[in-house]
Parts: sequence; structure tokens; C-alpha cells
Amino acid sequence: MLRFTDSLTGDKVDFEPRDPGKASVYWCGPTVYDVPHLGHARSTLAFDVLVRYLRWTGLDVTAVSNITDIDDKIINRAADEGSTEPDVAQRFEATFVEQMDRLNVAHPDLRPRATEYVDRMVEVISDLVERGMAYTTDSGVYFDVDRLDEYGALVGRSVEDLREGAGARVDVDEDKTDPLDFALWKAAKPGEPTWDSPWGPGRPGWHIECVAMSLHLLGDGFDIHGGGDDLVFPHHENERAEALGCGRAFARHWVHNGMVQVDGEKMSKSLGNFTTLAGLLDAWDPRALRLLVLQTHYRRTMEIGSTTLDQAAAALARLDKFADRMAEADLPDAAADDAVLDRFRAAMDDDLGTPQALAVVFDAVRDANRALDAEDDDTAAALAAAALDATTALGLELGAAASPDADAGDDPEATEIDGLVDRRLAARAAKDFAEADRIRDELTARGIVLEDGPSGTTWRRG
RNA sequence: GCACCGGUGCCCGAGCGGACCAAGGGAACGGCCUGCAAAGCCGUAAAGCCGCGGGUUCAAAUCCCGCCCGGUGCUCCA
Repeated sequence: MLRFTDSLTGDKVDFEPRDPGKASVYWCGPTVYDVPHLGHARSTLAFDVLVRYLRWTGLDVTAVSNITDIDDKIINRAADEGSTEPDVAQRFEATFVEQMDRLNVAHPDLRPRATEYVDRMVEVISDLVERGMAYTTDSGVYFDVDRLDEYGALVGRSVEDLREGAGARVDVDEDKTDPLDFALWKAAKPGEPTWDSPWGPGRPGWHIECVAMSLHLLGDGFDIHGGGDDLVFPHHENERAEALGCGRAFARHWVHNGMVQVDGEKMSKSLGNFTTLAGLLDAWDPRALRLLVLQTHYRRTMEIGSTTLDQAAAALARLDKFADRMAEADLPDAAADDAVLDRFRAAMDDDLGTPQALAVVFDAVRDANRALDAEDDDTAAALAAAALDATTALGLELGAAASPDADAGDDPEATEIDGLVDRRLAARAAKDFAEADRIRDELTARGIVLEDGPSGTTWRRG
């Protein structure tokens, strides 16, 4: 039985789906006003693994993640570059999807856009107004926090507490009767995209979209709502307020992932293009980032840097070699080792303990290698099957074929290097090791690493 | 300022009151392999006690209190 930490209570709770055998999951996607950063990657990876694992255990999962395609930042961006909001949104949504694809993130079943949900948002806001949970001013419609006893439950703070800190970082809109109240509908401002509403032209507030989408697509009382830690307040607190304010059951469980820290200075020094996810993905195998993310528990703050990425890449290389070795060993068909799978499942069931789950995988890898060394093919096959099944559940494809280097295409330099490698092979065959080593040294100086194997010599850029 | 989360070996990072343990990964070292390497495989050692100081307990890295340091939040940031 899967258990995970519910942000609402802070306790580990058993996951009991609303509908037996199924799971409904919603997590907040990006606001598409710029290229994705490392935080997007971590968060998206966290929920990708959650969804994959739920499916692996046999649940029928419906996964929904939104795209916020209208918001202040998008408007500002469009103004800055002299384009339009839809243009900005479409461009960066495409970039987001493309980069998540590189990370082998499974597409959510549904990826609704805010601009497609304005009508439903208006319905929810109308409901709130009718129930007296919201009020109207010249600048828009606001949720009245005082009307909801439970407000603050998700952050674990009282309304008085919150009120004290309100405005500490951002100026408070003077139209609101309470600094904690938040916008459901923003009245039109000149030059901004607008939609019609019972309160005049304008655009929706931020939180309302997730409520309208999740309740519409997944139904009241859906199972899991997730997002980054930084969204707990105010975003998720306010979403919850909106749904409860309508008298509707909202998410049964809340799951939040921790933040990413980057040693920016060190990073830019070693690799100038590292500040964006794209830069990272160009410099490292995307699977190394996934592995690195999995090696840290999803709730913890984690450090991503060139050192930790290199370390993850080295571990990944070992897993690739393992997968290749087992594939080439011509092992008998074997069912995955149950003991390994049980340990894997136990680790994952305990709040998605991917670090321990990977420890299980690495243990199995070592044991399988040892079994193969001892020519115990049956044991090796069972262990390898379990290890590979587990990594698949985590979204990690293994083996040289899975590496982005596998299809590097034609490289003008490659032909020349191949020629040098051939000459070295000839020299070795003639026992002219001095010449062979000279060629190798020359290639080494150029950053080329040679690997002599039973089936010939391969090279790679080190 | 207030709130929440965290501070574990050379590095990343598990552990959340006890005897299967201070996991696992990277690096290091040794062996096998190799003409020699590289890669790979196997093995070894490494935290004298898990930020600091108190306390609770038969028993604490794990609970409580104080302090120091880092992160996040306090209206639109995953």
C-alpha cells in the first residue's frame, strides 16, 4: 500500500483512491512566459515518477497538468518583444513540451490551457459570488477570506498569522477589504487581453484556473493535487478556498516537491550555458538529470550542479554498461526476481522513496554481475530482469542504445578518428606498441578516450 | 520580522527511538582483465558518533529546548 506525506496534515497517509483501481492526479504546470528552468524539470520529473509508479502498481491513472497561458508575465513579455500573448504562450509551451520530452516525461493525459477554461472559471466565480463568498470592486472580484473558517489550513497558519505577514513582500491592493483577500477576476486594463464576464471585461485571477480545470476534468474529491513547494501559499491555499467556498470537495491529498538549489557562480564559471534547462540537457545526458533527481527524496531541497551531474552521469554509465552486458550475455528467459521487486515496491510505497528504490536497483545490479561472473545465468537473468523492470518504472531507459550519443549522426571529425584508430589497431597487431601508444596519446590529447574490447576498439569524447 | 523545511563520510544523499547494520551513488585504494592503459567486474577502507550546547529515555542521527548556518513562503514563482 502506497503511503505518502500529505501536505495538508504533514503526516504520511495511506493512499486510498476515490475510485478503487483508479487514481486521479492533477499538478500545476508552468506559466509559459519563458524557457523552462531546473525547477520545472525537478517538479515535472517528480510527478512523472508518481504517475509512472501508480501505473506500475496497476492503477488506472488519469493525469492532468495545466498550462497557464495568460498572466502578467506573459503580458509583459509580449509587450517587451512586441509580439502577442498567444504567440508568447504558444512558443514557450512548445519549448516546455519539447524539453520534457527530452527528459522522457510521459505526457499527461490532459493538458488544459487557461484561456480555454475562462467560461468555466466564470461559472465558478459566479457560484462564489452567489454564495456570498466573494465581493466586487472597481478593480475586480475578490474572494472574502473571512467567510471560510478553514482558510490557512494548508499552510498550517491562522488567518491572524497570515494577516500579520500580508504585504511583507508585495504591495497590497487598496481595493480589497482585507489584505488576504485575493482576486478571482481582474477588471480589464488598457492594452490587455480580456474576456467578457458578468462583472465586465477582464481576465481571471491565477488560482481559479486550476480549480475549474481539476474539478471539471477529474471531478469533485479527486485524489492528488501537486506542485512545487513554493505553490503551497498562496496558490494552493487559495485554490482550496475557492473550491471549498463553492461547497465542493477538492483534492483528497496534497503532494509538494522541494526546491532546487544551484550554485550559480560555480555553474556559470564552468559552463556558461547552464542557467537554463536546455543548457543542462545539451551538456549532460537527460537521463543523468533524472537519475540525480531520483537519488534525492522528492520533498527535499536538492542541489544540482556540474559536480553532482557528473556523479550521476558516472552512475548512469555503469547502469548502461550493465544493461548491455546482460543483453549480450544471451541469458535464459527468467521472471524478475521477486525479492528485489518486493524491496523496490516497499521503498516506493513509503512516500515514493526513490533513493532507497535506487539502492535496491544498484544492489541487484551488483548481485547480477556477480552471478554472471560465477556463470549462474539463471540468477543473473532474474536479477537483471528485476533491476530493469524497476528502472523502467522510474522512467529510466538503460543501455547504450538509450543514450543520446547513440545516434550522433555523421561527424566530419569522426572519420579521421576512425582512421587513426585503425592505424593503431594495425600497429598493435604488428606488436609495435610504441606507435600504438603514440596514436592513443595523440587522441587522448584531443579529448578522445579509447576503449579496447573483445569486438574491437571504440572511442568516445571524454 | 514571522512561519515552515533542512544541516549525516572527500562529494551527492538515505535513515525519522534500539539489535540486518550509519543504505545507495560518485571519488579513492587493491585485485581480475589488458602488451600497457581505458572501460568493465569484484573487493576494501572511509563518518570515533550524524551543525553546536543542553535535556528526555534502559536506549537518539532519529524526540524536546536554545543557539548558529542554509533554503522556501508571507498574492501570481515548480
